[in-house]
Amino acid sequence: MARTVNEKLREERRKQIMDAATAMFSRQGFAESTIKDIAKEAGISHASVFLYFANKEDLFHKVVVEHLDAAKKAYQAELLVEGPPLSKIYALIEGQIERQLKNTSSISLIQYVVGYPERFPALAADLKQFVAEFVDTLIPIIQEAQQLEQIQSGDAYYMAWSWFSYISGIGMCHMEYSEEGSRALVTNGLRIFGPK
Amino acid sequence: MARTVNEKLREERRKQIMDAATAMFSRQGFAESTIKDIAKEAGISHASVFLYFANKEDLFHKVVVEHLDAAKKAYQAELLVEGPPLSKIYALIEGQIERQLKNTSSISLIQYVVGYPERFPALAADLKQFVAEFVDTLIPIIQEAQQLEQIQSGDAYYMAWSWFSYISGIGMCHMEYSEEGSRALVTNGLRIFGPK
Amino acid sequence: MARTVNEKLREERRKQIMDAATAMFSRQGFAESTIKDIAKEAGISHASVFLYFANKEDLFHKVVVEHLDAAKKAYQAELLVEGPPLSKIYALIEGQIERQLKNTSSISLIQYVVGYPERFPALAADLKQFVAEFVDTLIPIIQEAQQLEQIQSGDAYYMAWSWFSYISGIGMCHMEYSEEGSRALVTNGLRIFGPK
Amino acid sequence: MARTVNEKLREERRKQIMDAATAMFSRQGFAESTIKDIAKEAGISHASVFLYFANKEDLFHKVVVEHLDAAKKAYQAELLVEGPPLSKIYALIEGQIERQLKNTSSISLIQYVVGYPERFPALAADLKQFVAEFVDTLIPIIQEAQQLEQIQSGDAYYMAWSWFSYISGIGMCHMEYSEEGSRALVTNGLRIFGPK
DNA sequence: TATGAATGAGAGTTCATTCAT
DNA sequence: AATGAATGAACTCTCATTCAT
Repeated sequence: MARTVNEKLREERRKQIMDAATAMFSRQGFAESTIKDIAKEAGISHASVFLYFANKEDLFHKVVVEHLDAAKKAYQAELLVEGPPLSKIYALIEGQIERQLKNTSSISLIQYVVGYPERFPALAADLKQFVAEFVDTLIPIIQEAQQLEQIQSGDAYYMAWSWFSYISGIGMCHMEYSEEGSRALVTNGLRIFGPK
Repeated sequence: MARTVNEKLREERRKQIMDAATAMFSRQGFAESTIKDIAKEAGISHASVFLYFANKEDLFHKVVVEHLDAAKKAYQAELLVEGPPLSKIYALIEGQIERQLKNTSSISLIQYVVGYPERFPALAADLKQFVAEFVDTLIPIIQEAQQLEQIQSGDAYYMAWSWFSYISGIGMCHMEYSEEGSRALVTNGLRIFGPK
Repeated sequence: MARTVNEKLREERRKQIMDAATAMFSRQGFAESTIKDIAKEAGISHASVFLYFANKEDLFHKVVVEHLDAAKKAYQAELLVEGPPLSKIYALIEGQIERQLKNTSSISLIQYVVGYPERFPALAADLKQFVAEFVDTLIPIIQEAQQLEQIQSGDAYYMAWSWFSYISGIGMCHMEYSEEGSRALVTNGLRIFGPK
Repeated sequence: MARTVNEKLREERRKQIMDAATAMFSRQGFAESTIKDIAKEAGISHASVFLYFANKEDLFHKVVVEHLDAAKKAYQAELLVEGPPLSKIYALIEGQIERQLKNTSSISLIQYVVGYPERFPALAADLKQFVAEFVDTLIPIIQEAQQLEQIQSGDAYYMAWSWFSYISGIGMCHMEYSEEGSRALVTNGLRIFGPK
């Protein structure tokens, strides 16, 4: 019992720190985020951070990985949609754009890894894998849609990358959210696949 | 005369520093780039950097602004192309994609400002202005093309932003350059505008 | 009754901690030994150490004092040997050398006090007293042996100190134990007294 | 010229730091000496220490090695004495005892390496080599003296070690210097070799 | 003009110690 | 009684910036 309570408390504190760190890292990047600031935001002393994470890099790592996992789960859920391949693509597009526009910290976090991969080799590898998996997931769906002549033909690999670039760029640009804007970005993004 | 020679030398040194700084900042970001490393790469002592730039932030500012100016000149040149609006758009697309794929340091530099605008308020303003100008330049061309029914109708503002997102994402993704890939990205990117 | 049991348990825990601390302190000195490591070695939580000792210095103090007491008892026992003074000296020599060679943690512990007496004034005083007592104990035996012309004449005080230096040096040098080496050190050490 | 002046200044500062560090380390050991204190004693800012030494361990290493080198030079000089082997041994004894008694920081420094060799593996190796060299230097002189029947026979290796222990112990014991004491220690120390 | 030397401020990290359970 | 959680103080080391030459 006590065990459970403690573990729960521990998990809560951990989450507090992760949340504070996510905010800090995504806004200021790794180097300009200080443990002190993160701790303050989490409402604890800076020494306590080290009770939950081995060091600053470990914390960053955990934060980024958590983020990638969430993103993966999200797009996988969207692709579970029933129906013809184009419907899946459409669901993906809507979901990812919505998330990018609303969840502002999403890409910011990853940018620092993308921009300086040598600094975070482990994370860079994780990230590479994440992207590869995403592309690999998307390719067969694209090909199916192409065979059904629902979208334009063309190299499915690059089509997936084009989409990934588009959605990454949207996340990076920090546009303000609006229903109208969101719809327009969806419409324009869908065109990358050339729906017929 | 001597004055002129000195000024020339001064300008050369400045450029050396800017180049070194550009490389450093775009690879490692602002915080993880040190004046010492930049100076070493430029072949001078680290104290000398302060003879040419007020401080580290000033140097960063100058580097980013130089970058924005070059990018502006480049896209303006592409839009000078004679012919119907779609040709201009096409020229722009080809040029920007080529540049993003080849000039890898391009976006990296700006990412650090985009990702943490409060840290560099002056630069963030410059950047906002740059994007606004780009969009404002593109909008009338899009509208013209729409009136000529060369491309899909739809809000030109968001179309411009869609394109900007796409091209930004490409820069961020650090894909390796290949003729084939480049062509595919151009084809898929063009579709954002829905050419008829 | 319960009281007695508790006291016994308490004493056991205390001993566990002292043993762990003795090992730690003698290997790594005071500053580089951490309470956490000592506690881990003793199989308890680090907070519990403070239930048995006021603080780290107190623990160190107790450990060193225990050590001095044991050493005192040991040499006193050796001097109880029956027979002429030279026999006592010989018994002492054999015993101390044996202990120094085998009980490697012996001197190590004390070195840290000897080397930095200002840091541990109370211990330094205890240690000074220990040495003084040892010397005072040895002097009359030496003088007796000198009167019996069993050993060389000469200032008994410095003779005692010479022996003490020798035995201290042996402890410090961490030679590996061997029967042969032990015997040689005994023979050579005995010569300090100049046996006839 | 300027070069020479600078180098000289640099060398002076380096020496200031080394001296301060020697004093600090020999009194308080590695762990309890702080860079801040060393810097203060050397009359500079703590950051400046790192202009001359890579880090604290490097400084410690240099200090200890310097010390070993000086000790080696000293005993080598003493063994250059002309005459029969016993004279050399006598010169060595007198010199080493004198140095141990007067140069109080001598052994203290090394104690911290001896006492915790795993902590300073490189230094421990240097130290081991130093001792091995000393012993190897002494052995043939002892053997020569034995052949001339100037001293007792017996394993020269252990005789050298016995002497080394004696002299180490003297250094460790921090006796106050007095002419009389010095002479007594020499006399008693010489007896280790059993002069005839 | 150019630079090596110098430093204060601040970073991450550790650890003895206290406290609530 | 025993412990995990928490923290303040202190440490090593870095770096942008200033200064004397």
